[in-house]
Amino acid sequence: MKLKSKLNALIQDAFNQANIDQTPLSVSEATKPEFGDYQFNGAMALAKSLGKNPRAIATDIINALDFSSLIRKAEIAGPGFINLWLNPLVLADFCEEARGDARLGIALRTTPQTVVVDYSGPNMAKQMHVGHLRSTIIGDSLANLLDFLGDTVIRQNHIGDWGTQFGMLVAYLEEQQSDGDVSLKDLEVFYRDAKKRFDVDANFADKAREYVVKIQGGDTHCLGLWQQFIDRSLGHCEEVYTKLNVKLSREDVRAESFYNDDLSQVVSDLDKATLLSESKGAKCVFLENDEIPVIVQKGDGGYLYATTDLSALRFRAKNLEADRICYVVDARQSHHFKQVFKVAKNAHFVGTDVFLEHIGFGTMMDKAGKPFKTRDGGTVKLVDLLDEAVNKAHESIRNKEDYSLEALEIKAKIIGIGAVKYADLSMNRESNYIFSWEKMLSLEGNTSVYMLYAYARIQSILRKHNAKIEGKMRISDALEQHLSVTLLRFEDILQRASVDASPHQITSYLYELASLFMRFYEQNPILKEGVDEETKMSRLALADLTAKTIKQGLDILGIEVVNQL
RNA sequence: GCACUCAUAGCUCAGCUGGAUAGAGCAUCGGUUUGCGGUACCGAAGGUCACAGGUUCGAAUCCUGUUGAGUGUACCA
Repeated sequence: MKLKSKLNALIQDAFNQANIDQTPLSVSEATKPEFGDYQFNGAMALAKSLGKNPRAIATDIINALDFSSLIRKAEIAGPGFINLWLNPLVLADFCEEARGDARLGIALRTTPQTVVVDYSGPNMAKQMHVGHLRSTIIGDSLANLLDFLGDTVIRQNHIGDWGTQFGMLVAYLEEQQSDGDVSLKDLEVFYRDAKKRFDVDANFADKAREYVVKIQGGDTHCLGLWQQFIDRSLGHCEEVYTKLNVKLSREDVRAESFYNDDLSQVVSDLDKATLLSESKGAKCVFLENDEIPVIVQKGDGGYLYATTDLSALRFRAKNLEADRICYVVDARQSHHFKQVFKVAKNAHFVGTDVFLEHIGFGTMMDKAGKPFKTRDGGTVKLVDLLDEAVNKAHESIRNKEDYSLEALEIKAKIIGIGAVKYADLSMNRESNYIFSWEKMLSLEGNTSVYMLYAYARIQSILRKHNAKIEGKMRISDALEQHLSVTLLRFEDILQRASVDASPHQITSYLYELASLFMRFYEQNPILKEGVDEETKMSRLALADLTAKTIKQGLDILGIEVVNQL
């Protein structure tokens, strides 16, 4: 339900009625319960241009306001705030409507866009570590969100499968295979061993270099080995995706190597567009007000990641027909993307109306506030973090004897993985954050478990009730009013989160909703004795809609839900 | 040197286009149980929103400066 839009429209009508020739500011949620449900602060802003006292303006607006439907009451407060109380009968109708709809009354976009979301992008030469968590889950929840709102979402996993290090790795793989099968279970170790071999054995090093050339030259034997290596490495990533409940599949993979054949074309097209210049032996594009050029071809003829990104941008705009392209990549690359986006536009690789966006996120820091090291020890493998979380969740489950081992496994996975994802997604993506096991694995307070618990409680009530919920919903007190307004705010929250690409707005909302339900649950008995039938049904309906909203919200975040925990 | 980002409670973080007495969680202290799931609920305590100016009816939020931190600064990705 687009509550805000409805309220804004009512205010606009009042403006027209009162002959105020202005576009009103948007209403906002009331900051305190005693200020009603929503507030409109636009009267103060108009005081100067209208040359009138803000309270007088507020009076005019209220006099012109339609009280026959959504708005029940309006009051002027302080210098000219207009506090709005919503009509509980209308709220009840809206809630019933939402409860009866699979989409909770949330409309699909009227003008959907084709959006490419580029995320995860692991390097095939390395094991995924905790640093890969953010791109993977922020990107995935953004894709889920846009998909839910009705956009055509194209997920792209731009994996790193090309470059000099693969010569060494493939040569080493071949050598190991002659001694039997290689599991490639630990890529970090494999990489280290290969590097060691490279450093001490000159013959091996020569072979590695030779293999780089052969791979890039299309040698079938070497390409076959390379393909084997990539397949297995990608297999490990997919295990992590499955654990994480991330919806990336092989079809979403469009690797660096995919763009390889197009790179020389990119450079010559830049040249045709007269954007190219040569500097210190390299082919570069210089941008206005930027001393540092975008290098697209090295002095030795090799191409760079900027070249690949330009090719990918063109592919996404022209072949995938994207209206919006989102790169969910570490904020440290903001300069790189600013440059590449500008070059792509200048060269008309993407149309002027295509919206290019770098969804940057903060760096993961250690306890001392220093950036989390990715090399030389201290690196936490992503799989290890996830396994640890699942173990910890396993211990937290009550009445273990009630479940089969398999059911316990599933529950522990949902709880543990959910906790990790929630911990990460609940933080403003743009700021750095401090990695802590304690926080990642915590099951108390503002965590996913709190939401799961609220959900499970409601499911327990519904199980106990074990019958249809019939009758009309009634909002009977301030708490129920607050809960219903909060439930109906869901769509506004999702809209906002999709514009800002910030999942943490969803987590904040869900926590607020769950905590409001907990209070409601303490104060307003549902199935207890002495509750009349009508009240019972109404409260059941409210609880049911709460559960559905929590489930939908978590689903968008890629967090699963359990009926019992 | 230049550029970008940031600085909010003891700790970890919210605070949306400027709005009323700046909010959570954790930790600390106290309360609630014949419980529809206590992994919960209620309460207390905790703040010069880094500092100094400015803009205006009104600033944690916008602007300038200072201090401190992180990041990026041409042939790695």
